[in-house]
Amino acid sequence: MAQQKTRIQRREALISATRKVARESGLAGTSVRAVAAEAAVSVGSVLYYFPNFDELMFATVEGVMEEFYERRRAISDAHTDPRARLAALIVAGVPDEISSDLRMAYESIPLLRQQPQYKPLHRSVVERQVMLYRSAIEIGVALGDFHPTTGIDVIARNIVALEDAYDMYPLIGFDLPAAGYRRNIASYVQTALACELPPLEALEQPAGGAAG
Amino acid sequence: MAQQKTRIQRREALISATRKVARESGLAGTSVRAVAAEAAVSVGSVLYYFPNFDELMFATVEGVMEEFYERRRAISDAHTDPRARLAALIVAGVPDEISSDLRMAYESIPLLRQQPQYKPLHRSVVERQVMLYRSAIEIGVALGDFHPTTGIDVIARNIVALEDAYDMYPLIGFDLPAAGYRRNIASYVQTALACELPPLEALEQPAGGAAG
DNA sequence: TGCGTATTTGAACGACTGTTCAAATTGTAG
DNA sequence: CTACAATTTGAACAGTCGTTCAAATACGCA
Repeated sequence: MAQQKTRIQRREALISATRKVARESGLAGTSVRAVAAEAAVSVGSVLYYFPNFDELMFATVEGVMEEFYERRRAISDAHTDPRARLAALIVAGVPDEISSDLRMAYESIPLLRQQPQYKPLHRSVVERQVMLYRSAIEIGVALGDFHPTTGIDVIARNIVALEDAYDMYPLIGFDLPAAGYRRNIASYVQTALACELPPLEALEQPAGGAAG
Repeated sequence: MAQQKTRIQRREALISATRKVARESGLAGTSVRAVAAEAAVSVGSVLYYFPNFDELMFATVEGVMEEFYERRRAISDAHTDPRARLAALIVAGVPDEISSDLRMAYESIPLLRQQPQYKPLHRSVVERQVMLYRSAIEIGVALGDFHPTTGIDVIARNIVALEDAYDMYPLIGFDLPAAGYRRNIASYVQTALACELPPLEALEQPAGGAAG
């Protein structure tokens, strides 16, 4: 039974090494040999713990995306007030620097041609994000904070779509400040929900940075 | 001088072949040999007209994206009424079937790591699309059709962002009907501009399909 | 200690990649 | 028709990739 434990640990070490390589070299630059070097093992060992390299890649992307969603959910849970929750989700959802999670998600798009098993991963994360926003909006409606001008499904999905696009822009060379994107989304939310969101500035820049 | 003409024609034939291969096999599956086979020439001929394969790929993606924008601009020009123009842009901007242009755009994201020259391409197309919407909104404001609830830059950029995200979703396995996405965007536009858009149905399904 | 299994190694394989280039072919001007 | 240049060819090269597997090593138990 002890061997089962080390086997899982070995797999996780390899996934961790794959993450690092993918973060630094991109999914396209992630090879068996690069992972083996990063994990300080031989190529044979990598393929000893995974039936093939594709499964290691998939396990890696899967883990990254699940953790991404978990982080989103934790942010949602940390705020009970629906307006604060929306603001926090938006601020964390469009970071100043593109997160490696999102970069990996976008880099995996070309893989979907030959590797359809990635599709449920992406789909699931998007859908669950929509549900996070749906919940927040529903609470706000119940409390009388929000007065949706249209279906809350539409609003929730539009918010996630805005986030997805604005997260992608830095990848394609845009160097506009993410704070502007966040305000664009907040602008939409306030219009669609006929509400006032708390100022995003308080949530941005966890360390210092207030205007003098 | 005649040789200059055929040289350009040869290059265009190779770009055309590259497009077809990329459409059918994806950017990742586009190789010198695949292009050569598609163009019915030898690998040596391909590299005779381009200093290297990267330049052929870049010229191909560049052409596809420029044509994509030109099609957008033509749609914009075809409608003088700002409300009709917005509706037409939205309908054409979120097609039922993912267009090969957009697929190629998203598939090129991973290339940006090693090939930064692609970045201005993407950036430029997005910016010009924002300007198309900006113009339409400005006209509508001047005519008294639109009453923006916030800056028109914000609205125009949000519309393009929504389109970009909703265009990407089919690539990652979503099979929700694009008509729903279009209505989501129209819903946002109507709220943000305090206006009524013409029904999208009339612009959808150029051939038949009206409800009985 | 010794046996047997689990693990690790890395060379080798075949299939691919972009690129090169001598040789063959084609086209054209004199 | 000749001669020269432009073009085309495809084998060959050096590199990468994922995968295999015999051999070597490490480990746990009697």
